[in-house]
Amino acid sequence: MPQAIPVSLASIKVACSQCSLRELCLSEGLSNEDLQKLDELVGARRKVRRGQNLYRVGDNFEAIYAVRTGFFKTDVIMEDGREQVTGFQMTGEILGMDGIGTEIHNCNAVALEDSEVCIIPFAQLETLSREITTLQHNFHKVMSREIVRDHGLMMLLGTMRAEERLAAFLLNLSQRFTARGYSPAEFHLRMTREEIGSYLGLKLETVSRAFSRFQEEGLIGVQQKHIRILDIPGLKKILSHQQS
Amino acid sequence: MPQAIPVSLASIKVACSQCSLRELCLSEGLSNEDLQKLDELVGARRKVRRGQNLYRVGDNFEAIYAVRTGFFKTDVIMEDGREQVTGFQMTGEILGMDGIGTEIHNCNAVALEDSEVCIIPFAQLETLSREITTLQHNFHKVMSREIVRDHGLMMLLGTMRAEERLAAFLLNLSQRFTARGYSPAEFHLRMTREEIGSYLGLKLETVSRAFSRFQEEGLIGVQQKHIRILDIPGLKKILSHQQS
DNA sequence: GGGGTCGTTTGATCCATGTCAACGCCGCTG
DNA sequence: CAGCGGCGTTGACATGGATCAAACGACCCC
Repeated sequence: MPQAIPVSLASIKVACSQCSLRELCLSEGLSNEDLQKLDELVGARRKVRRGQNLYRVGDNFEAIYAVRTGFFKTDVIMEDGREQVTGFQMTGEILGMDGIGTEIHNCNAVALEDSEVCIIPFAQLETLSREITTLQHNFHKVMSREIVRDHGLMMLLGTMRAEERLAAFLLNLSQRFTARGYSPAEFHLRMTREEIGSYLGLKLETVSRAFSRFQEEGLIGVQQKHIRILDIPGLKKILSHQQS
Repeated sequence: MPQAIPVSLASIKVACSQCSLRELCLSEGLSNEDLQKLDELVGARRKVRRGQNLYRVGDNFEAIYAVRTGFFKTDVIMEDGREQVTGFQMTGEILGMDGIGTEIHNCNAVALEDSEVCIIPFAQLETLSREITTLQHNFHKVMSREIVRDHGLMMLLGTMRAEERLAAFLLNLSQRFTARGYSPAEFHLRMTREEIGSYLGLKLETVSRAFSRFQEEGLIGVQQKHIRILDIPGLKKILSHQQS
């Protein structure tokens, strides 16, 4: 491993060009030269403590954010207080694209653990992506994937039964942790049962019962927020409705 | 009504610059010069007959489409056959953005009546939007609005009761028809009860019963697919959970 | 170490929506 | 005009998940 040059260490830490999340983020496939331009754009970072909002409904939209470390949820809230969690974002994922259309954020983003994001000023991103074709295309892909992800969640909310929803949720988390180099079989949930329930369109009691059932059936081990997945094929079978 | 100039009539019909949907589509706010460039890009149109697919899951992604006339649904289908309708698209709305991320379409688009779309080759759209800032921004807005729309649907699917869902659906249709210069109070549904149900995460019988209930309560008039909205505030009240 | 709080688990019961079934309406076709 | 098929409506009943309630466990602060 090459030696760090002391004087530039701070800037290295910030740079996209040095970021371990490159292949997950906007910088995939960029030349070194273009990476450097992106580095300039993504200068600032921001720490968000557990429980704090990165942004709220109604905030002016100025930037999108890449999760550098930590874990977020996004949600929308109805006048009568009902909450729908629309997503959980982990390292390397992009937040804030909801604000582009109206110039105002349309959902809330809350850190579920102490986190840090890269701030990507949106006007400048548009400018730079007029210059760098690959960056432009990467950004379009990120938005498109968000749409496809949302369609998957609609399928889940519209047609799946409680245990199918939870199985899909666990398999999705497992796969995303794997993609980040963590264990596919063992992880800590950063969110409460209630937040999982809101995301899946279920009440927290139903989520809890489904966890217990999966544990009884030997599919997973549960201890509070610590999850151990014991039988991935078994979970997949539940999803494909082979059960019963 | 001005007389048409025979020789150029066909080309006039095709052009974005002459299109009555400008303010709904990608061309909003473009200069005449830029509109002309967009016209060149959007040369081809395509007719899709009722029941036919505009594209299917797995088709190569090459273009997005603007609905010129007609009415579409998009859906995703699970291996076991369960269908989730992810949206209904009417005049001026954009279809196909699900394909950008993977270069392959991730949902099906089906015409619910004889329809016509403008074909917007995506690679060329990216090229042109590097040149025309406003076009670039319009496209980003369209994608962002799609994401926000999806979040609204998640809220509906995750937290609302059957009658709330149907009220939201009717109000949304009414508003979109209004924006297109049609009556806000009277319209024909192009989709079956089953398709409405799939979209709203309900069974067709539940949709039918909710329609009947609304009719009994004097909120709407229903005759098959013909809907007359009689009490918009009443429907809004159901949405805001004032009922019971 | 004790007490409080928050999150979770589990049980008992209820209810909204799903399921199953019959029938009716409408438009199409022969 | 008759018959047929697709779609919609309505009723009776079943059930998955919600609701209400109690107790437990982990963690934090004093």
